Amino acid sequence: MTKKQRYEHVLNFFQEHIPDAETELIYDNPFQLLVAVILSAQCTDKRVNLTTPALFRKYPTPQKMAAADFDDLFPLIRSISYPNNKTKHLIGMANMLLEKFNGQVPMTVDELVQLPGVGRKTANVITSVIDEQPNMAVDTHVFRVSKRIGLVSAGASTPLAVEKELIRHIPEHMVHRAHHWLILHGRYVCVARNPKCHECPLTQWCKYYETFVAPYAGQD
DNA sequence: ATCCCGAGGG
DNA sequence: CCCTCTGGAT
Repeated sequence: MTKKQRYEHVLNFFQEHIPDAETELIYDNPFQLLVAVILSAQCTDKRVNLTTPALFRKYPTPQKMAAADFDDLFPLIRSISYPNNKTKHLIGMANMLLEKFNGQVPMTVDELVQLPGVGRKTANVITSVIDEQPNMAVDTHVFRVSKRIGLVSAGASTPLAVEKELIRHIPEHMVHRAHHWLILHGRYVCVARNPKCHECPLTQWCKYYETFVAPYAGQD
């Protein structure tokens, strides 16, 4: 099967079977989304949404957050993973917004990744969600699923390499939805350990299934 | 026990 | 490339 056919089958399947409503981060401006995405590393969106209302109430703007005291901000995000790092990142990020970006959230990946706590994945989320740029944020799910089902070559060993391959093959207007579908599929079916291949309708096009599951079918 | 839509530093 | 950070849900 050609790579082109593989993409057609997979994207078509996602379009028909995966709903695109799910728990998502709550925000009402770019600054709030940036904060929420920084907080979301290794943490569920649900828990982030539980902490952000109080955080945004106390630090509604980059100006307020830049002036925040570590010991005042920390308790507000104490229940999230890596509260120490994230407190430093938020205050540092807000300061750089003021110093380098005129108090505005920049809207290019190259500028965003300069901010403390903002890596390529976060920058791609911000630019694709806020500005509808056709960027693909490669998190752990997208990385794993893309490789398993053969959307990218097995040799793509970094998130950046996977990102570039996906972008090359997915039509621009589908990038955002494809991102969401890959995440949902990875979260509920194509999970990291013991993927639920028995309930996956993609097995007939899946490299992982072909190599690691099908040859052992019937054995136990 | 193992996993969550990672980033920074060595 | 590796390691560390680090809480909550299941």
